[in-house]
Amino acid sequence: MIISLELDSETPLYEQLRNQIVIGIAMGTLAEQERLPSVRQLAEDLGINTMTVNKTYALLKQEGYIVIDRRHGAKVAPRAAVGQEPTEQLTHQLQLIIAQAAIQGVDQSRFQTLCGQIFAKMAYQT
Amino acid sequence: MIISLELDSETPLYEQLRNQIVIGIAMGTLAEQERLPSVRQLAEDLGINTMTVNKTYALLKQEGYIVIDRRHGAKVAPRAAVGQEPTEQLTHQLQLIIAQAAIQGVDQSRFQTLCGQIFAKMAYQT
Amino acid sequence: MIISLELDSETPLYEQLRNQIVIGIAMGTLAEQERLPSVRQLAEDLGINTMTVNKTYALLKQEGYIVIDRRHGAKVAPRAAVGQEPTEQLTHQLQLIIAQAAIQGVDQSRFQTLCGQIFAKMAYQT
Amino acid sequence: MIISLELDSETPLYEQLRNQIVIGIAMGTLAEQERLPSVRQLAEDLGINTMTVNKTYALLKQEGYIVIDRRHGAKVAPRAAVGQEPTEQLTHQLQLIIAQAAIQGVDQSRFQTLCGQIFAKMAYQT
DNA sequence: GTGGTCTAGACCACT
DNA sequence: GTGGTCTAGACCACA
Repeated sequence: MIISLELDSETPLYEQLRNQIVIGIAMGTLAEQERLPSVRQLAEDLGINTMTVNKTYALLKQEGYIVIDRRHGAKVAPRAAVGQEPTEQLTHQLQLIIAQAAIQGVDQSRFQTLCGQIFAKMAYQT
Repeated sequence: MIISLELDSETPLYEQLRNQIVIGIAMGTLAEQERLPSVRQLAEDLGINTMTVNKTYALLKQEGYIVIDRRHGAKVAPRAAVGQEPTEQLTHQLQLIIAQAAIQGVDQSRFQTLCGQIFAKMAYQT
Repeated sequence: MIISLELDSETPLYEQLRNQIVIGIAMGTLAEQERLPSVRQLAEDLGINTMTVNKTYALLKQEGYIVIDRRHGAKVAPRAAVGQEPTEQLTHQLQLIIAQAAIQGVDQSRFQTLCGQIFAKMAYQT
Repeated sequence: MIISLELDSETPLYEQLRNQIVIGIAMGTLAEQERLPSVRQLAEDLGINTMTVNKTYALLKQEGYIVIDRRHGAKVAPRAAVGQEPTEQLTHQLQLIIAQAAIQGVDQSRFQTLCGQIFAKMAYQT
């Protein structure tokens, strides 16, 4: 799995990393139950500090995306049941994106198509 | 237009403010060409520092959502032509949201429905 | 408020600190809405690193005991409504303590009295 | 006696194991003087390392919950005389739990009732 | 001024 | 080997 960080971005490194791992999980690049690289390993590969990776893992764990097994390190969490209702937070985020899209002149059908294309790349989808 | 800020949120005040204004524009609560309150006025109404509002307006201007006229203050920018292609940035943001939704078990049809409902509230949509 | 840390304890510093602050809140030593010392200040007073205090505050915030206001630092969170049901986690912890007490030969009435005495010191209780 | 370990928990395995055995003793699932399974046996049953079980037994012995006889393995220690005073450590733990309960809005009578319910399940109680 | 982030390097607990 | 904790010291974003 390829991870690229922008060191001069506004988004903190640990958050960029978190986002890329979340996408990786959803796209199946990181399979369910698969082991993530060790904190040290990943830190070295990316050329960043172990603490930063540590924070990322702690965050992902807290959000339920991964589980940390004392014996074997971090693994992708088992997937949730399908058919869940969208979170309120997710709805808010989506509303903001759609607002931006609408103002920028992207019409609804184009937007829905885009959603479809992105969903098609997700392995988590049934 | 009602703006509510969470002082104890992770998102900076200026960004919360920016988001709410963007949504306000998209939903038509702030009409095209309509004048925004003055920096001082808005800061006082919200009980925050003028610097914060200033930063918000500067950001909105830079993003093209408003235009700032020295004589008449800030106005909502004229709307873009419809039929535009989604920005790369927007696509990235959407991808992250969809990834999260997929992992949380929200299926595509539910997601698309939600998009439709949100779009329906946008006045900018043709 | 007096905080004492055991540097050679098994419990991590940030957790000891968290516990003492929680007790401080419950006992009213830290009043509702009261400001906590700044991260730097507290770190200096206790002779520990700012990161450690930072982690404590982040934890307390995540657990809902404090709120962090970007403008004025950390404050004690407004108190919850009374009459809540005990958490499952709390029940588990209590079960373990009672098990230990029972084995050590503390009988129920003595234990209940002790609870009463501790509750009497809590300002949060109505 | 059923023991279930959470591999992805924050609490170390040896501590989870210790806790469950303590509760087992208090509830009478493990009777006074009863033999505990051998280290090797228990480790195999639970699918964990023998070192972990070893550590648990050493801890339980040091705390006085079990006695280890070279010939007969580990046994539940004879019960203490009733009417003992609560340990200082136990009082501290209880104080922390009550503090949390109070902040979360659990009132004293509810808490005392809960204690009663838990005590009712303990066989050690007179 | 505040909290948030990051680094480099160290030590410890757990299995 | 793993993740977790801590330090000392630095810089940045926010208000």
